[in-house]
Amino acid sequence: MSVRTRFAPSPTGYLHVGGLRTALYAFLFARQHQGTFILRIEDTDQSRKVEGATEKLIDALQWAGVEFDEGPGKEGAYGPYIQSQRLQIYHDHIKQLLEQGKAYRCFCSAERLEQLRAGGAAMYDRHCRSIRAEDANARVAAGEPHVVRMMIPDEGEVRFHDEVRGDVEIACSTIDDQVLLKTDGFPTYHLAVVVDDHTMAVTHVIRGEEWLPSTPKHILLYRYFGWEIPKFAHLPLLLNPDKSKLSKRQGDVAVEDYRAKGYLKAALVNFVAFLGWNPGDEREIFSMAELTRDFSIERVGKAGAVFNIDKLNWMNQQHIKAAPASELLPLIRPLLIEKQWDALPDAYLLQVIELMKERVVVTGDFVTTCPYFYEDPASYDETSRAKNWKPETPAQMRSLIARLETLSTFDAASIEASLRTTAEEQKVGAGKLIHPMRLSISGAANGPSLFHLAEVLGKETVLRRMKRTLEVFT
RNA sequence: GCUCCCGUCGUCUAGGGGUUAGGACACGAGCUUUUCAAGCUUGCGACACGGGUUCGAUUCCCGUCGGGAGUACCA
Repeated sequence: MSVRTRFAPSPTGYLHVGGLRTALYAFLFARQHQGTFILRIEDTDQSRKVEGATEKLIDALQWAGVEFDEGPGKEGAYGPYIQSQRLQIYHDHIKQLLEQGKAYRCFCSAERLEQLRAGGAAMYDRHCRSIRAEDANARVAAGEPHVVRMMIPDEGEVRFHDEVRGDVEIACSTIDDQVLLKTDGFPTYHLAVVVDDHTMAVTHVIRGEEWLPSTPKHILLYRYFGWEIPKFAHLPLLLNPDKSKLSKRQGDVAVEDYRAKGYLKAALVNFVAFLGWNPGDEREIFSMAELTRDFSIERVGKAGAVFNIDKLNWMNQQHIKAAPASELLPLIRPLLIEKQWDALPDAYLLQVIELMKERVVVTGDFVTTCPYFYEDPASYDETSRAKNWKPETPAQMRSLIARLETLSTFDAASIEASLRTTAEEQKVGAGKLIHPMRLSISGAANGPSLFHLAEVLGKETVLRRMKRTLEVFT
């Protein structure tokens, strides 16, 4: 039987980074087994409907390179892939459970349940279990609102093997008579996952650890239906720095946020993959292809992992350094346009990127940390000016300008030679010219190699800026 | 409260009955350099605790403690 995995998010309006990791693992697992990866939208809570959420989810997933084989807009043989479009299927299965006495109708009001809880009850008191089927049917026929609850055995325990956690066992006496069908006719998560995973022929249920405690309910449902039980793999949670479940309020959780902040998809995917998994050796920088080759569910850890932004930053830096400038350009161009720096030719920007690649953390840094590539300095670093612009500097700069003006080839080597010759002539160290020149052509105290910087800027710009500084600094 | 899960440097982790407990991020120092980064070298830094089992436990077992999740007609 071929492997089929799925990612089944509820459409909340964005893709959570924890969700991205879950999706990634399920995707990688399917890929390496020549299996199928499914996207299913779990929108059974009508009160939490968010407009456009599914599109956003798909968009984020596709951006990250987690491609589903079946799902909304990619109908396979098992659709529809949106739960709100599968109501009839759930009703058919509820009917079956009802007929077989594996579920019962419950007419308890919300108020009664509240009172129960207020009275200290941890679970439903199974009040409606004793209603005879004929009576229940009559009340339903009369239009009385109700839910359908699952009949949990009084005794025994449910055991199952989890692919990451090993054997887990829970006593039935601690399991509540779970609501399967809500008053509004929509299924709860518990009914819908089981029915969908089975009818979509899912072989491996890979999901977050928050589902571990309810897995026995799901196992029981599989048994009630007489279905084969899939393999389960519950992934450790992603944590806030304070070790609670990763949530917004303590930082960004949406994949879209990281994308907007200038993280490369390769870095985010790499980072998130390593939260709970590692290859067993000391390699850390992985492409999607390498992850697909080396990932294994057996090596997934059990403990939750803190989402550490420092490590992500480092990883992003590594991926940016390794990426060809041509791949970075399309990510940076829009940021420049936002700043009205839109008339710059590709060839020029490619050089800028090449020069800046090693000193950048997020793509936005290509713009914000080096505005001097895009316009003449509007101001000059005061500390550097105080330290490096001495009374004798203007004269030295003037002779440097004169020498640079004679250059027919304005490349780093020639510029450097000109500067060093001028320094010798002036009987000063090269540093005495380097720092003022950097300040005058960039306005900044630091940045890429001065000579390469000047080469990229070009002769005309460099000379214009140097002359202008001479005026501004008098 | 109850149920379940988890517990190696601050963080991500490797390892596993006998190791100088390894790597990465972060942090400190040095080298390199025209600056800032990057890079290289280096330092700091961990087996939660208590009992067993054993010649020997960080590793296996039990307990405690700590953390987390679940406990909805949310997923």
